[in-house]
Amino acid sequence: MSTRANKLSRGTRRLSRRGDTRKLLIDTALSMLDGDKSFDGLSLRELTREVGIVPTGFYRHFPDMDALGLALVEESFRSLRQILEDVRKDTRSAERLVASVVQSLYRHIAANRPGFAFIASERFGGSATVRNAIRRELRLVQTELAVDLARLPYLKEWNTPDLHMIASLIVNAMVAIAVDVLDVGAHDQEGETALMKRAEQQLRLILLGVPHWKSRR
Amino acid sequence: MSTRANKLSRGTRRLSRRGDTRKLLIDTALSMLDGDKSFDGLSLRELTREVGIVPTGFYRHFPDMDALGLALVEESFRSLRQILEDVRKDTRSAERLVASVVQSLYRHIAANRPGFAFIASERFGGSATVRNAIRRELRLVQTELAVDLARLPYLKEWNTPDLHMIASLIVNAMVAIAVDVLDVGAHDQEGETALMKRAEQQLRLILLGVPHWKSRR
DNA sequence: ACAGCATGTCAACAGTCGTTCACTTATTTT
DNA sequence: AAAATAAGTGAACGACTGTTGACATGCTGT
Repeated sequence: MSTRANKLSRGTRRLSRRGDTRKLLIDTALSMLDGDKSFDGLSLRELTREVGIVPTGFYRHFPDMDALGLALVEESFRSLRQILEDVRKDTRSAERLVASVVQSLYRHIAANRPGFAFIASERFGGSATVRNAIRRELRLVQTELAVDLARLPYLKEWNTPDLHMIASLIVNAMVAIAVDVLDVGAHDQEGETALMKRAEQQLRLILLGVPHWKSRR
Repeated sequence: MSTRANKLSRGTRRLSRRGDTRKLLIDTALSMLDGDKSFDGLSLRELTREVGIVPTGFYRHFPDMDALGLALVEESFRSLRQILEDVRKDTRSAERLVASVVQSLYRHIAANRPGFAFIASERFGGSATVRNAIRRELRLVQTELAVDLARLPYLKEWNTPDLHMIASLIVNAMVAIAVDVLDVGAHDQEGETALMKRAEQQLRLILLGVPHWKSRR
């Protein structure tokens, strides 16, 4: 009775957010991970604190932190896939394709910064569950790229292993560029465009070697 | 484990490790980070527990965890530099140079696994201090490579920005390969050699494009 | 209208965390 | 031999951690 706490508020949501909380947990986690924290340095309690629910409320949406990690991977890759889809629709020549893919990459990084940061930083770090999930998705992306490459006039007679080799080279180069873009930060407009230009040059350099490739065996 | 409390041991070193403890802290930390843990998920207490000293003993060697992080970076890069030095001594032709650098890379990864794992996983993750230190070192490596490349007959008339562009492409590709090697694990001998072969192909593909490069401007 | 389910709250638990302080002891320097 | 320093110990602190259980409430479909 004498407690300041409002008895009536017991067991009451401060707001009825009906079903949004799961998404909110995901987004908040991503935004917290964007800064100086890694996934296994992120505690359940600070996450729920930030979201505005009580610690135990977390378990209404995920069985444990690992499950959240997997959700983060899924969410983050949704937009990365979008890039490939965009590029795939672009049926112009390979030369223009290079510029196109770089531009698309740039746009998606800007639009989905936390997701990319998450993929980049957890790709080799922390939780085994998360790491493996990311690796699996990335391998999938790489395979899709290999299939796409097979349709280019350049690469008609290339065999499958060689296609995968070049696909992995390209994917890795683009991922590296993406993380570089991420940490020059949103403020440095000039630095960003310089990086994208470098990305374009690197891609072009790779494609330049392609016609002269002779597979051994 | 060896936590049998010994009354006599109060205030006594179990062994007089005179000055080795600092190194032991570094090595132990690296080995713990090799597995499923990230740097900011590593606690001071579990580290000292593993090393076999009491938590407070840590402060005799480092002011805080950040300082340890920097020491880890330094230690890890010592062996990475070794690779470049090895390659630099190798004055054979570029074609043989590719095989040489890949072999050297392979040997050093095997010999210094935890160090490479640390660089890879903390490059984009966790602590800002550590991340920046790694980035700085890596940029240095890249610059050195650019200088070395300038001496190749291929690249005599290339300008500096282009050299840096190709250097970053190569460094990133090799780093990516290194991490792939790291997580196929030491058991999968077959997988490892396959990866190194792919690394060699990718390097060769890049160099194949070089003679046809025309810098714009 | 009412039952059921999804989503929230609160209290409590046993651990772990980083850090301080005062201490002991071994080695090195003087 | 004495003094100084380096490197260890143990106790204690307050804060934070993940997880349990029992309870409350609102939304939805019958």
